[in-house]
Amino acid sequence: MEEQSHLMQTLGGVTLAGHLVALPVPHDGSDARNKQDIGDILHQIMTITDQSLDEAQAKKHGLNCHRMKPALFSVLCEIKEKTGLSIRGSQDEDPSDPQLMRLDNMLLAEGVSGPEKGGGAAAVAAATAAVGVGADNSIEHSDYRAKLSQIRQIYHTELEKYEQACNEFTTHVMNLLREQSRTRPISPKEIERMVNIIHRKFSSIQMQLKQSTCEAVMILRSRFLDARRKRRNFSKQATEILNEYFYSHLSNPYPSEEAKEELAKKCAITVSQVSPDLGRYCAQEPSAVSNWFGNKRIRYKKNIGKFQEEANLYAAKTAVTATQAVAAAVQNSQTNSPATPSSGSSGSYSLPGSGDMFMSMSGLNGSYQPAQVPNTGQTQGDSIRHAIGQSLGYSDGLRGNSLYSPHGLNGNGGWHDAVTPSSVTSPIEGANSVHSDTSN
DNA sequence: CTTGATGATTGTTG
DNA sequence: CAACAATCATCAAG
Repeated sequence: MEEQSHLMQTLGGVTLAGHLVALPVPHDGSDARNKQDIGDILHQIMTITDQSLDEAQAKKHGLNCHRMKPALFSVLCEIKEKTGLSIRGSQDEDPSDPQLMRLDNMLLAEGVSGPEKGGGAAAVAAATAAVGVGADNSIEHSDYRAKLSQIRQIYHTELEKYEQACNEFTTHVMNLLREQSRTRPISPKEIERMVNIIHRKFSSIQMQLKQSTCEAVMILRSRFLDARRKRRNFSKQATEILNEYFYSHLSNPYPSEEAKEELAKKCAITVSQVSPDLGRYCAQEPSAVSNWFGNKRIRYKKNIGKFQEEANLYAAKTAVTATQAVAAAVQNSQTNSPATPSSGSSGSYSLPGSGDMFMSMSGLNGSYQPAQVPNTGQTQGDSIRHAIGQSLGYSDGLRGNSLYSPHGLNGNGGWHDAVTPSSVTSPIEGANSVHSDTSN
């Protein structure tokens, strides 16, 4: 092991007898006898390396048994402490570096280093279970889970191995130092420091292990469930929730960050439906909710007709579920609303979204309809509405309904900035009755 | 396999 | 930087 030699070098450097010059006398043994004694001992120590092995051995033994030995030892230790080692005290504190923290976080999030049992399944399950859908990805992810738990296992065995090696090495070094402390000035404090150094070394190895584990996980992830290309459809509930929001905010379908988060939570899409935890260190995950709304807006705009049915559906849904009381009130106030042809099975609603819907249509000036309505040449509002209405199976009678404050889609294909996003809190924003009879 | 739907990505724009 | 627009790649139904 490379560490070992390094450590030994350190040890050697620290403890070489070079430091042992000019010794103050321990206690007040002021008599010449003592001074002479100590001087003698020191001399012996200093010259011990010049002697032959046998000779030195014998001398060493003699010194060890010397009555002044304990005192000398502690003094030497003290001196060493003050000279060579004092430098090092400052740069000692481990920086508890953020890199390691990051790795730890990731491993924890990934379920690699986290609570035992279940392997990666724990993490993935946690990620997907909350979804409430879970079912669809279970198969998809089983392979991933297997691999992940494999990684996890390797990680743990390696970790254990390193720990064991670290302990072994530590005790070994400690024994060695203790042994040597009989002949060299090595204080317990020094030994402790040595142990710390060893631990630092090993923890850096551990970090490497963590790093490579992280890399492995990342690779695995990118291979198996990177949703970048292998897209998964959202669950039914998810799209439902998103659609509900979209159509009930049709005049301004731009959810705020909070709203997006809320939606994401509700839909359990989270960030890019991969895994909620991943978002944190996988910096470049745009919100899937944002994607969805982006797609939705553009596609809705491109072909409103196609979404009409859907719009009615969701508008109705929100109306029914959320605002029955208000709806009733509104309905009362509009009992004489222009009767539309067949009252569909669901009857007539006061539709929060539908208001927008028709406003949108009323705001059209031709940029939307080419896709769906074979334009007869007329491009002005009424005729377009007519055309759209026809294409949707709406009678002309609806035109009357569509004459509301024109916000929503503007003529250029963008949504007006909803100055009063009244729809954000209360979906009810217009009193109009719409029939969801889309029989066509 | 074809086709429409759909989530994600990329490049552009204000 | 967010929104848009175009496009890609995959899904899922037929």
